[in-house]
Amino acid sequence: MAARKKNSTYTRNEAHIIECDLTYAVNKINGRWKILIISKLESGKMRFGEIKKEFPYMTERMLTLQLRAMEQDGLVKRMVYAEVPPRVEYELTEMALAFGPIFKQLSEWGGKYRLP
Amino acid sequence: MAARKKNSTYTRNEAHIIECDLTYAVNKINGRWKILIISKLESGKMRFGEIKKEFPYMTERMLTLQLRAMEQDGLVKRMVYAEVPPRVEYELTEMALAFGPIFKQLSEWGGKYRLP
DNA sequence: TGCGGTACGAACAAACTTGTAAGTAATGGC
DNA sequence: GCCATTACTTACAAGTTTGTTCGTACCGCA
Repeated sequence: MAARKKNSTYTRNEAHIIECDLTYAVNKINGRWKILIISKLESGKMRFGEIKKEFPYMTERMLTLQLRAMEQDGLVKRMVYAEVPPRVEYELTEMALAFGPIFKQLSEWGGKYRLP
Repeated sequence: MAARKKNSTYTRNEAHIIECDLTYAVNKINGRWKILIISKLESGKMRFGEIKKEFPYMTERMLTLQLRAMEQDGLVKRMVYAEVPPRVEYELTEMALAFGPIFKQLSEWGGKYRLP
């Protein structure tokens, strides 16, 4: 998400991991924020600023980076309107929407097994 | 998984994230290897060395760290037998087994949406 | 006495992710 | 002309995760 990988074992291991369907999927939504962003966008398209307001503790930079990575990965569609001040809207793709039921189950897991 | 958290925003944000059931769950299985370890252990208890053989590209150190963290998190039971040479077996807890169906769905997601 | 087997532990280093702080562009309103 | 607004960008600096290498303990066996 920063300057992109280099060489050596770290990257080689990542390659192994991406060969597995399971870890491939998880790899798409790794990082601290992507999952949260997806769950916010599940209810429909949102502007950059709207998403930002949902996460007061996330920096703008992080949001930008995550959204860019998600766009690259085909998880969100980015729509730029030629207005001033600028307006940009983000919307989940089908691929990202397909995570919906999975996230629901993960949420249930969390509710059930979280410690007091 | 290394020296444990410090202070400041990074940690503070993690706290926010753990408040959410969804990200709490994901946080339990983050990192590069935990998910793979869980899926291997789904078929029953294994010795340290057996698990190791399943992942020729993972270092012993990583395996140790992950298993330790998972034990702390209540995902695996660790059983040490007082023998020489030592024998240690790992087994999933109910909590970890509950990830089974979720992993299956994630796997299906990966199979369906992975790029050529 | 030296060696092999198992499951680690410790010190150090490289790579990646996340956060901080500031600045940019264009335009309409004052 | 000057300012506010929005969605970023850039340079830099923390902080965390992963990987490398070596070393330990214990017992039986040659």
